[in-house]
Amino acid sequence: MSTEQHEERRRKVETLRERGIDPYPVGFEQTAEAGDLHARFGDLAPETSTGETVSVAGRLMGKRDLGKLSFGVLQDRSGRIQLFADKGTLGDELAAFVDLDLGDLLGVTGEVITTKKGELSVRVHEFSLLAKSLWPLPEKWHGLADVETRYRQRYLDLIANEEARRVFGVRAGVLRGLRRAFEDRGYVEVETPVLQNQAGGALATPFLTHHNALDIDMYLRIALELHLKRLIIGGIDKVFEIGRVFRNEGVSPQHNPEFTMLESYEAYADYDDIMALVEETVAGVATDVVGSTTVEYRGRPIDLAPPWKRAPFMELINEATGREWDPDMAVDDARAVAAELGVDVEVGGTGKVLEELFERFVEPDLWDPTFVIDFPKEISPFARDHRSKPGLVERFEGFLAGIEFCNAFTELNDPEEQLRRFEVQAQARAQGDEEAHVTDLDFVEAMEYGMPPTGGLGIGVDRLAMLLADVATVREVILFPHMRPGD
RNA sequence: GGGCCUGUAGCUCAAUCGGCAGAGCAGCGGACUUUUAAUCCGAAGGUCGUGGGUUCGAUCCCCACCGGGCCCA
Repeated sequence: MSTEQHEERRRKVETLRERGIDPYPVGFEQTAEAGDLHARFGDLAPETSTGETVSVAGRLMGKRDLGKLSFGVLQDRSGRIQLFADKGTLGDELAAFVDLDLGDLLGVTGEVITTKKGELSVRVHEFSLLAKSLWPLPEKWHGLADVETRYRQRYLDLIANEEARRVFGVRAGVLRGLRRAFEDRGYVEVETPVLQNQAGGALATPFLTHHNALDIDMYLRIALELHLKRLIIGGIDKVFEIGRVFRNEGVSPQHNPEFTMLESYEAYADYDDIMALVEETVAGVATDVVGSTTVEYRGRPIDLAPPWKRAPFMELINEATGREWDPDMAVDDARAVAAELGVDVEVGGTGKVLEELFERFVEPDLWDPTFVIDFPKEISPFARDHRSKPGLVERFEGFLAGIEFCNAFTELNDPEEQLRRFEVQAQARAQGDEEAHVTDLDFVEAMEYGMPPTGGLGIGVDRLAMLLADVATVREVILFPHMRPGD
């Protein structure tokens, strides 16, 4: 692809080379960033000369030529600083400055001054092209708006849109805050395999790939769960991993085929301990990233200060549907009543029906931070039987603004029960539920050596970032979201 | 998978109930030593997503396909 402006800039590159100037030189000694300069010299009177010489580097984002004087706008990672280039200082070199194009990367050395209007600037004494840009930038005022281009050419989004830089700053802050919170509690960070012989630890469809040398099919992981529990068995009593998982399902405002999970396991803890950990951690991350435990999402406030509401799964469904449900009721009865409510469920048992009802009637209204507790056993093959409620397990999911962002259990550690759970899953699979779990006998064997009672947690990092960044889709917090191949 | 919306200059967007496709920004030429989306003058820039069809004539109507978005399953 080529255009007039592209040709024009390529000609400039040739001209520079003919004059012995490398349009792509090595390095530059940067001594200051735009943000530092504004912080240090923010309050100077107009027409101040500081006597301070700095070297700044960045991308030329604006230029206003006034004959024997030219103003530039240099953008670096910390912000923007005005460049003041005048004939009196630069002489004939001013022409070369004026000849620069928007988008060019520059290194500039000069004195920190303020202009007649009081704008903090670097008076250009020397400048050099650090890399020529051959394409025109997106429009300077409206930025880059086309969603498809923003995702496919994320670098343009980041160059042109302050908002994009803010959002990914929030995401980085979420990752940093989570990692620090777990490290501060004595958790050990580990890395476990992405390529697996069977994909387990969650109810989801995996991606299939192939190992050529071994000539075997392999799966990309759908969860971190089963490896981390093996480490709990191995005596790493507090362990966590932040890693990419892959689920072979549709894309939506809340789903990307690959996304980032944080999973943590703590020996001798239970799900009540984990709830306390989650509410404290999320409130702490929000304070770090947004500066407050009250955040705004889509125009509505959310108060993240602990303690959060605890609401039993079965009670929520009973309230929302106006019926009395029981996790041990016959599946045909459950399906029939659900059908009356407009929810048709054709696979799985009563637990599956309850899950569908929950997603349909309860989830969207869970705006304030809420732990939904005590889920049906059938849809929770790795959670321990509830200590007092039959048919249920000690599991909770955390919700904010109607979005599920975490899932946790008092972990099942009885190997015989684990085997029975796998057998139930195998039956469901045989009956056509493709998301039912495959039996993992190696994991059962590990558990037979003795797994301590454990509290486990999974956090959807992308969703938490989305909530704290106040954006509507998960694609906005994933730098390169999944896209069909373009042309 | 179904429904609705969408694709026009490098970017942001118009318009055409079927009759030579328009603006701002960016770029090019010119003026300007204090601009802040600088301003002023001038000349350019388009396979209207792709391929078919209808028509004297299609960017517009019809069909298929490709990409994107939203809602639903």
